[in-house]
Amino acid sequence: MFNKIEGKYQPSDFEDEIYQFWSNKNYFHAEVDKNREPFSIVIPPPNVTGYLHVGHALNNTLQDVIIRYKRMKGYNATWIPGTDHAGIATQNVVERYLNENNTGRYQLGREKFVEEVWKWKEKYGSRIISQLKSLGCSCDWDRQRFTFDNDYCEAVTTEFITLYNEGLIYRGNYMINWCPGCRTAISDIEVDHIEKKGYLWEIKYPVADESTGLPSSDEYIKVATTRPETMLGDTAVAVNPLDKRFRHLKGKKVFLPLAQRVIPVIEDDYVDMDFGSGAVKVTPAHDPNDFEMGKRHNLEEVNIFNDDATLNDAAGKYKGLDRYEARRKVLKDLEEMGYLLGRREHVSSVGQCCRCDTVVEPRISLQWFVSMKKLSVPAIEAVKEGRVRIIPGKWEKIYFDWMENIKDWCISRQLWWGHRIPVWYCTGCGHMIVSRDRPIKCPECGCGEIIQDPDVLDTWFSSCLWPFATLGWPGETEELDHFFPTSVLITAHDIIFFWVARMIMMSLHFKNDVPFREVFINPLVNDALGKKMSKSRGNVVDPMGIIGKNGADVLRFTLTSLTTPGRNLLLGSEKIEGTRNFANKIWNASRFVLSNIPGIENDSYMRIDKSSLNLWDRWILSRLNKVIDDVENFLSGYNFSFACRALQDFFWSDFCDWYLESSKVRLYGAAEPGEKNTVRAVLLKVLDSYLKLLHPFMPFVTERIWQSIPHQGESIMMEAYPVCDHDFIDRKAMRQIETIFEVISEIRKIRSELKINPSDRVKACLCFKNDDESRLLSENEEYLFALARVSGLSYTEPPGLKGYIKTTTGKADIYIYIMDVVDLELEKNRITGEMAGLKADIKKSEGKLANPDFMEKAPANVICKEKEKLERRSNIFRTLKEQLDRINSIKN
RNA sequence: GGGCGUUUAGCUCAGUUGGGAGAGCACCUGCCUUACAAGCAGGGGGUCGCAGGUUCAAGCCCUGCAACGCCCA
Repeated sequence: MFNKIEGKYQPSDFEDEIYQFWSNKNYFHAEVDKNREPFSIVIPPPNVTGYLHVGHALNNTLQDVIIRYKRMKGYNATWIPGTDHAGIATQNVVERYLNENNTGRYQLGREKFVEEVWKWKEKYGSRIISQLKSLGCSCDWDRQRFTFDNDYCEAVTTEFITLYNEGLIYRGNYMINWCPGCRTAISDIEVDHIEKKGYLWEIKYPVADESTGLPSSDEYIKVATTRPETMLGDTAVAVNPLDKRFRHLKGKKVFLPLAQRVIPVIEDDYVDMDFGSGAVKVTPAHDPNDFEMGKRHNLEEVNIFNDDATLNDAAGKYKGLDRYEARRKVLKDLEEMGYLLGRREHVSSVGQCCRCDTVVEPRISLQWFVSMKKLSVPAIEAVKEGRVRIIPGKWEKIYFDWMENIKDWCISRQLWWGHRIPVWYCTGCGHMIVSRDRPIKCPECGCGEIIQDPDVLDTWFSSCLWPFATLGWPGETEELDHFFPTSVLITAHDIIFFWVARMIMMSLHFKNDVPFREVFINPLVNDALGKKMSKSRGNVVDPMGIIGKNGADVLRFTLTSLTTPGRNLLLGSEKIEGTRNFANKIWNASRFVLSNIPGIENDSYMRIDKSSLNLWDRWILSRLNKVIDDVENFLSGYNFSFACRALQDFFWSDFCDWYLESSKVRLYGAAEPGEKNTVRAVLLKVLDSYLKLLHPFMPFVTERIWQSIPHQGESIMMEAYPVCDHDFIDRKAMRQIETIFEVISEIRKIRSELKINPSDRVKACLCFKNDDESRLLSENEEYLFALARVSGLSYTEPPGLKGYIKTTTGKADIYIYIMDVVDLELEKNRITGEMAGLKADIKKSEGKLANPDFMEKAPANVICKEKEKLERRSNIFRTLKEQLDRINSIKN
């Protein structure tokens, strides 16, 4: 597909083309194959009309990393994509659009409105899908599903009817959360509680004269409330039965101002004697607690609100006012009539709709509910027994908390866009029929006029079937057989209750098995300051913008490397920049390797002849295999940031800074042709393995480069993932290279501190106490010439030491000839500074070793280490001291 | 009000079972050394939130406190 790689890393030049290539080859698709081990993921379906935000980018990158990794490991891997019809969200979007065009859903009517939504879906439904493709997602597009596909609707109907027949769905008048903005009921978890400053008003409710029902002269109860307008729906005043202050009012009635009604004083434990005045108004139709109290005391429920939170007929002269206008008017009237006793500032928690932020109105209405207790028990068990593992484990606790206190689920929504409830009513006799299809006539009275329940189902009621409905349920398909339960679900913590928990419950109920074996909870993406991204804050990072500027690989690797087990992930431009530099590094290092491999047509160079490897080769191959092992371990634990770190450190530090630099000595020097070929083979081998190792994280650039190096397969994504070959892990080589690095680093450090010009070569002398190490360095001296810019190395102490600076790594004393080059004062300062640090450490070690308790109780290896540490430091200290003395003697 | 989490370098965060405080970015110094200045080499910088306790030994375990954050009511 590609030949040479260009001089500059320019991801936009090749990313789209590569995705097309994969797609045309159908690499993403997995057929059912009973002979192969399956691995499956279902995508958390994004809203069908949504667009890619950075949270999607993270979530889908992680899924792609895993699915590509498993695919390369040989699993029959499928990643099932799709979209959600997203009831309220989509309806709101379309409605806003209609409103902007001077129409609206009520003007259009239900049927026309739904048509409009479908049009919208046709227009925007593929947007997020193509964005996922830009991100590089290797979804099995042949298996793409939409929660409003015909088959999927069948599944939802089956779900409803089955649960209904099992007695787990019921209909009834209960207190629900009503969103006046969306004009529908919403479930408890769709309500966000926000602390808001407001007032607590004290209102005088006069005690009613028992015979006339009119307010008595001066006796009253002081009632405290944050919502005075709801007094129009009050049907009692409640006090605590233990409250002595109100004992005399037992059985009496009070006069409700403004409404001109008389309501009873009741006694209920619920009332907090210390809150407000100790007496509360009771509004059973508009407060969940009052509703419960109303049930206990058999109170009347007076609903004073319309759907849009304006006041209705029951509110008398306040009819038609919005709830907040009504509040002002009520307060004004109360004040004028002398019923308002006072107000004070008060912070209370107000429920808001999680979609439109409108303050929700608790309200009694006729809705459908799922009874959750029974469904939750096996779902709790499944996680307790580890049949579903939630990672990181701390989220399990959150899951259990919610599941153990689960409330019934209100599933009906007063929307037009959604799965219609499969329930029918006879207009003749009112008989209710639960049925998949429209009944021809009423089985009770034979009447043919039948209407369907107008409500639709909560979106989550359909998406909780996702892991099995996408595979064909309620049919019994071979896909279900092969790919279900799915292997892992990757999602964010904000939908553990909405989605994850409900999938587990429904899957256990309908499939008698878990929906997925593992759940990985990815962090939420915040901006660089740790703030939640939101349009109103203006801090939204657009992933498509990043892809356009830096390429998908860079966005992917950045997000993946920031995926720690924490709750949040902070994304700033400097993080992107860091990865871009890394991608550039890979690109340039690859160019270096390629430019040093003349005319290679096949991969024969990659066959490593072990006997011809030198120390550096053995070392880099050890490191390679070690990093292969690390990545394997990190990925299996979903330790994404560690995997990225291991990948980046290996390439940048080990491969580029050390191996690649060392290879120049052999490639450009007087080495034998055979040795040059060995270096080339190792360079290629390491690059080839590394590209494969990195491919799941940065699929495009790895494919692009891989296509340019000698290879046999068609695509890197279909290659086998590297496996750690323990035979290549050579501990001795690692130790020896470490010794060489120490010497080089020490020389570089001294050079830098003494301000020796980088281009100047310096004469040096190395003295090891140990002959083996001395030999090791002499065998590798050409690398020291190149990497530390020394010349004329010798291995015995220079006679007289005149003109030499002495330093040490602890193992080796190093003499550097600096006659006339250096400022001795600088060197003196360096040495004294270093000695001070060493002295403190030495004292600490000596203290430990002199402590009989330590010597007696600490394990032997700890004591041994401590002794070694002390010895090494003492050596260095001694050398520095000698050097300091000499400098002083020169000066004097 | 209940529960959970966080607190480590200027910033963002690692730190597995207790035993030498780490990385990236930022900063400082010197370098265009024939893959890469989107780079190379080197360097400075931390009472590990506070106060106690357990231990020969605490960033890590225990108790209390404080600040911030999240979830639930």
